Amino acid sequence: MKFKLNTKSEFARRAELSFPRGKIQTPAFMPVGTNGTVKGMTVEDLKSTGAEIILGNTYHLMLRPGDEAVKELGGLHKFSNWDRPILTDSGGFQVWSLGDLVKISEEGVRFSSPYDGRKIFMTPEDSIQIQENLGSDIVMAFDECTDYPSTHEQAKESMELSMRWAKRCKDAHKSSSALFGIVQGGMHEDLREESLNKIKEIGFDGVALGGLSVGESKEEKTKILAFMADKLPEDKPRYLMGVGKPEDIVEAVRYGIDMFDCVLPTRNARNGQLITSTGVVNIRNAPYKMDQGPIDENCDCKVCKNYSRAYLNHLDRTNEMLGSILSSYHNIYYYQSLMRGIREALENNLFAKFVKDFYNMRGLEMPDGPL
RNA sequence: GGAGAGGUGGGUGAGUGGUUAAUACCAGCAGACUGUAAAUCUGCCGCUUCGGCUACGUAGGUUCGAAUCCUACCCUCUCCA
Repeated sequence: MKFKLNTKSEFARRAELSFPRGKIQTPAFMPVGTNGTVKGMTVEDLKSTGAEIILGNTYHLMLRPGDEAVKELGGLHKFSNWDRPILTDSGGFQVWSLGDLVKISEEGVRFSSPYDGRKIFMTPEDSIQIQENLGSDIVMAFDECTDYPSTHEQAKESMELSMRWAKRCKDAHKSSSALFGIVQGGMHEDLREESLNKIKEIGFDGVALGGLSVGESKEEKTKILAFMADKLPEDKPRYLMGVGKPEDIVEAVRYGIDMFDCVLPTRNARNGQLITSTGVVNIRNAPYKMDQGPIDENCDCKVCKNYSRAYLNHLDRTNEMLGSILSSYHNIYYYQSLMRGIREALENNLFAKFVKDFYNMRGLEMPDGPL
């Protein structure tokens, strides 16, 4: 992977990542395709939104159909027909989200398959191997996503385990794919700094911030982003894992983040929430039943051009799958156009104006911070 | 005409003397969702000036107390002629 920094605002950056499978313009949003599919979207649709990279997940694909099976079928790209870069999450997040179903030890993680109950033990080395079997372009280190809230001591212990695992991931990683390390440390600045230094010392192709947007307040998250902003490596991509809402993304870009992923645009689409330039629209609500307007007046996606709010309201109420499909398309399209807007603004030295307009259109006050 | 079954809140449908303004599901009204155990989950869902009031086909009755028991009537469905 090659990293090329294009322009820069105070912290916000416009850059380009090059992979054998294609380029990624950053700041970038990566739709989440956990099971080898961005739910409700064909590869053709996905590409037409402008998505240049998507996620896949170690945990899910290892269980079904199995990473060996995917490998035998020609890798995740061929299997899913997505020929652009794929970032695979390591399964670290599942260690956290599956909670009591997972038992953690120094060596690795034990859990039972929810499908057939078989006991599985996964080490950091296994996670790397699985991601390579999938044919990942960006492999993520296997980490433990620190719980929120957590005491300094708990966060320290968790972070140190993640750092030992990070070293093992680095040692186990042999392929030409990119490998990203993940900074943990909870809401504790000293631990975040220590973790970042450790990740820098081990040496990764990119730096991810993990353990954010797990229940903390907006202020706490901003505090960590602000604290990290001038310490993150200049010459490597920075990835804020699992974030977020449009306003979270815009804010994080201000603090120098290059890459994002989040299930929100697709999950919320399936749950009837459409994301627009002026805020969210709960399309299943009564006022939209007879609303002939588009989802978003300012959107030029095919859904906004061809379908009314009334129709999407009807599809949602009747639980028709097309509702999920069209809503997902719009939401992903919105995220991609948001990122395009950010990139263009950075290129043209209009980032400060872009951010102001972004908050104005939503009727929100713009938070203080770098521009 | 005869025999049987049944009528419960917007719908379907539990409940067969008291803790029942009445289970559950659906519909309806809102809300949540951030490296996807999620096409999921949560709350509200008779009226009210918050003291109460009105409710289980209708009208009476029994009882301290009835959606639940009795009587009459009305209506619906099934089967037989």
